[in-house]
Amino acid sequence: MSPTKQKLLTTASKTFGKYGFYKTSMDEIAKSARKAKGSLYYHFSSKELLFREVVQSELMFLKQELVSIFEDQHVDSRDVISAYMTKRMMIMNISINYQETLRPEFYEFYEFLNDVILEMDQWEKQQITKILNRGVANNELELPGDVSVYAEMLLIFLKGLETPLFLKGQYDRLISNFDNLIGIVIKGISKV
Amino acid sequence: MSPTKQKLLTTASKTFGKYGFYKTSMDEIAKSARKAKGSLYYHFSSKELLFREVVQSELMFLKQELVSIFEDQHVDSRDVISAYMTKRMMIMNISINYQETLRPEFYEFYEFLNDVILEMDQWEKQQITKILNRGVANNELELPGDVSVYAEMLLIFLKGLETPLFLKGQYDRLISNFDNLIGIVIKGISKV
DNA sequence: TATTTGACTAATAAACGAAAATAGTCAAAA
DNA sequence: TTTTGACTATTTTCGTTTATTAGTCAAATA
Repeated sequence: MSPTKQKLLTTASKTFGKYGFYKTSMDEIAKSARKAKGSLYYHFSSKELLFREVVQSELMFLKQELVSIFEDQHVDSRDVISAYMTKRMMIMNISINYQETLRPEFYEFYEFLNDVILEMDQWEKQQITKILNRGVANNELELPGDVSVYAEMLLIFLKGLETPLFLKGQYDRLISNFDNLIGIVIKGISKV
Repeated sequence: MSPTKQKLLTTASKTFGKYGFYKTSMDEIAKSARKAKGSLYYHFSSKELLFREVVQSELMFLKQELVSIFEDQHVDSRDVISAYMTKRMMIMNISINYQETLRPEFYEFYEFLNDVILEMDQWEKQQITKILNRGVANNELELPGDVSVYAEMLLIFLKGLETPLFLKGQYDRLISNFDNLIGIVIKGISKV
């Protein structure tokens, strides 16, 4: 990625993060990055696409961090799940542009970001399913029925926490008990 | 409650349930109930208050059903939690006016229904906390740290399921695995 | 050739008033 | 005390204008 494009992307990320999607204009981003608006449009074909790339870059960072957790084939599946839950919360807490997509005002043009988030969801679900299956195969875990449904439910739970934690300011209060909660989940899925 | 008031309330419930809050007019409700609009306003001081009572009646029904689960002091705490989760899902699935409040369009005037839903949340959290504490005291459950936080997390999880299940039509697909999921939760919180 | 520029145009949002729809009132009647 | 429906008050909708912002492009630059 060219230095100009990089500059524009990080400036966009900062500005969107500060004022939100609607209250940030393309002029403002270009001006902040000390570039002409034409350059902005040369690299990013629309405001929506630009925001999409901003959110996507946050999700790609999360993905990258998670890959290093999921990829190690020799770690106990329970430790992987545990590390996954912790890391996901930490990264999401600093992904302010992703957090913006959680706001109700956003649901209208959700359609547009839909596939980016859906793709991440599917990837996560797939990774969790894989690790759960490995855990079952290794006799570490015990999961009656369809394993992928548990993966889905875990994701629903983690995503359900996003609004209270990141939008309703409960992060500091609840995160302190998160380790205990993870302990319960692990115990719940462990083979007796 | 007078027959007229009762009639108006059930008609309102049906009409709101069919067309939603915004697309239902007070004239329509009065007409459907074969009453004058004045009567409607004699019993319910505003449209918002009326809808509030409709939602409240659904929540009161849920509460009533849950009371009979929570109140029995001699049942194993794990069975209570299990029955609670199942019953809550079942009742919520038929509480169509409550489901309307889950829609993003609703967040604006959420403030108005806020206290009704908040009160129910607090009641549920309180009941769960109570039963969890009893379970710990009876050596049925093992919960490190603040017990009330687990109650809160369980509620967040159940409420997190509401949107995918009731608004995104995943109810039929996911509900079939709900028993297994409950099993995991119970195992996770059980004393070893 | 690939990239950058800023004046330019097109599209969208905000502001406003008029008309229509709907919320809410009240004196009279039951 | 409760019910009624004609009535008023408010809110929403629609069309129009204005302002803002998204998006384009020919020329310049590297």
